[in-house]
Amino acid sequence: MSLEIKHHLNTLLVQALQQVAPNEPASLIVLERPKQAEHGDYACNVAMQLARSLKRKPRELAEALVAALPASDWLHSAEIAGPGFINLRLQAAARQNVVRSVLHQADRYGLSGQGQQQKVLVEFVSANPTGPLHVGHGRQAALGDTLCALLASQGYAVTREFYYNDAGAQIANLALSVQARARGLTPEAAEWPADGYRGDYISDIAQAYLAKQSVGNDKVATVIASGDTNDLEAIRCFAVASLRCEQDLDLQAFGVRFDNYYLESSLYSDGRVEAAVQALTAAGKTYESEGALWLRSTDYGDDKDRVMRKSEGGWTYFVPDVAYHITKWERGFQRAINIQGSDHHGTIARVRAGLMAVGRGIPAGYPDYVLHKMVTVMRSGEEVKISKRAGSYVTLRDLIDEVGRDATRFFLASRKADSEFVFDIDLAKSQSEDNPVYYVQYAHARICSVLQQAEDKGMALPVSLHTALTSDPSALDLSALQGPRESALLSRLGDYPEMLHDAAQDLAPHQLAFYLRELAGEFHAYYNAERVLVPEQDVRVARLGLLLAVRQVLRNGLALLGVSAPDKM
RNA sequence: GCCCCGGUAGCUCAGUGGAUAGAGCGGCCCCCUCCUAAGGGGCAGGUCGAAGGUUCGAUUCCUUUCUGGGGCGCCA
Repeated sequence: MSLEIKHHLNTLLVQALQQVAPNEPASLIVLERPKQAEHGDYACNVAMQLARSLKRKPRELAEALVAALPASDWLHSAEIAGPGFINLRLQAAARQNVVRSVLHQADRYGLSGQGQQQKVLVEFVSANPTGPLHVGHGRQAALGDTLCALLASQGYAVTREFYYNDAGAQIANLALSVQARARGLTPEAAEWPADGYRGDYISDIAQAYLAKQSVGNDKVATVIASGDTNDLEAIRCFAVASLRCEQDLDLQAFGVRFDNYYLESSLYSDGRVEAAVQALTAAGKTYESEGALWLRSTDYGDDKDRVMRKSEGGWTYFVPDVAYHITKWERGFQRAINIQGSDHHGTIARVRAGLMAVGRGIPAGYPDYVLHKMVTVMRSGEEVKISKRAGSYVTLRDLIDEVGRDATRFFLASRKADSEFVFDIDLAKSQSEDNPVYYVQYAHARICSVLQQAEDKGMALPVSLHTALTSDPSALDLSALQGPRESALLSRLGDYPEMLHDAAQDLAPHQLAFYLRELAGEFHAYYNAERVLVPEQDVRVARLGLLLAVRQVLRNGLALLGVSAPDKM
C-alpha cells in the first residue's frame, strides 16, 4: 500500500493514542501488512504492547483507541480482532488510487529522493585479471548491479567501481604461465611453473602473443605483443590487457557496466601506498618487529596486529587495500559498499583498522560490506567444477551461453547474499518453461497482448483519456475495481515503493526479485479469473488501467534487475 | 581452539516479536468453444536443527548445544 496512505493511517492512530494514553510515545504505533486478507489492509498491535504498562486489557484498550480514531475518507473500518489487534480496512477508492499514481509517474514510480544525491561508491566483481570471470563473479555482478540500481532509485549518486589487483604475486604467476605456454610447455612438463594457471585461455593468450597481435578496447589501452618469449614484462602487460578485455566482454554479455576501473598498480606508481604507510607511521600506529613493519590493528578491534611490510621488503596485500580505500574517502564518498565473497571476511577488520588509524576521520564502519557465499553449479544432480576454458571453475560466460542472460541475472540476484547458492542448470535451462524469470516476463508479455487485442478491437483506453492521465490523473474512473483479486493487485502495486526502499536500505536485492514474482503471480491469477475486455465500458476501462499499472511496475522492477521485459513471448 | 554466516516441505529457497509458517520445482487431481496453458485451481507434504530462557505471544530475541560452509599467513 502506498506510503502516503500508510503515513495517513499512522497519523490517525497516533492521534487516537494521544487521547487514550497521552504519555505514550507516538513511536509505539507500528503498522504492518497482515498476511491474511481477512485481517484488513493494515494491522496495529499497540494495544497489546501497552496493556501491561497501562494495566488494561488489550481488547478493551483497542476499543478505546478505535473509538478515538479521527474520521477519515480513506478509512473504511477499524476492527478489533484476536488478542487485541486493530485491523484497518481501506476504502476501495483509497486502494484504487495507486493506479493513477503509477500511470502518472510511469518509470519514476517507486523512486525516492531520500538519498539526497549522497555519493556512494559500490565496488564489486574486482576480479584479478588472471582468468575469465567465474560464477561467483557473476553473483557479485548481479547483486552489485542491482544494488546500485536500487540505491540510485532511492536518490543516491552511485558510482560503480571495479578494482583490479594487477600488481601482486598472482600476476607474476600469470606472466610465467603464459611464458611457459609460449615456450611450448604443457602443465604436465617438469619445467611448468609451480601453481601455474592451466586453463586453455592461457594457451590462447600465448598464441596471440607469439603472433604479435594487439589487444585493447575503449577501457584498456592497446598493447601490441612483441612475441619475445624472454621478455616477461611484455608478456605480463599483454596477458593482463588480454584478460581485462576478456572480462570486459563477459561483463558486456551480462549487461553490467562500470563507471570506473581502479588499478592497484596505480596506487604504487602514484605513491599512494607509500603515503598511506607514512600516514600510519606518523600517527604512531606502526612498529618494527622481527624485521617487519606492523600495524597496531588491535587498537581498533582486530584480533591481532598485522604485518604491513614483510621482512623480505614487500608490502602485504592489505596495505594497497588501505591506500585504495583512502582514495574512496578522499574522492568524496562518505559511503562505500564492497561486495565480496565471504572468504574475504577476515580482511574486513584490518582494512577498517588501517583506515581509522590513518587519522583522516574515517568512521569505524567504513566501508560497508555485503558478503556473499559460494555458488555451486549443478547439472544432472552432480556438481560441475571444470570448465574447458578456465580449467578449474565454471565461467560466467559458460552460464550465460547455456542458460541465457536474463535467467542468469534473475537467478543470481534472487538469493540472499549470505546463503549458499546452488545453481541448478537443469532447472534454469532444460525446463525453461517453468523458469521464474519467464514467469515474470510472461506476465508482462500477456499484458502487452491484452492491450494489443484491446486496440485491435477498438476497446483500448480512449486516447483522450490516456493522455488526460498525465495531466489529470483523476480522469480515470477506477471504481469498478472491487474484487478480491483486484484488491490484492492494487495493494501489491502500492507496496512497490516501500519494498524498493527496504531493499536498498537492507542492501538486499533479492527482495526485488521476490516482489516481482509475487506481483506476477497475482496478475496471472487475476488473468485466469477475470476477463479484461468485457462489454461494460466502466469495468473494461478500469481493468485496462489496472493492467497498464501492473505492466509499468513489472517494467520498472525488471529494469532495476537488468532483465528484459519482452512484449511477446 | 577462536571468529563470521547458514540449518524452515522430498529438492531449491523466502519470511519474521504476533493471529491457521509461504513460494517454486518434484508428486497426484482438475481447467484451453474463453484477452498467449511459458498460465490457473486443488490435494499431499513441516516438532521452522535441538534444549533452555525473556515475552501477553518466539520460527524470529538471548544462552547453550548439534551440524554444514568460510575465515583465523610476513597468500590475495
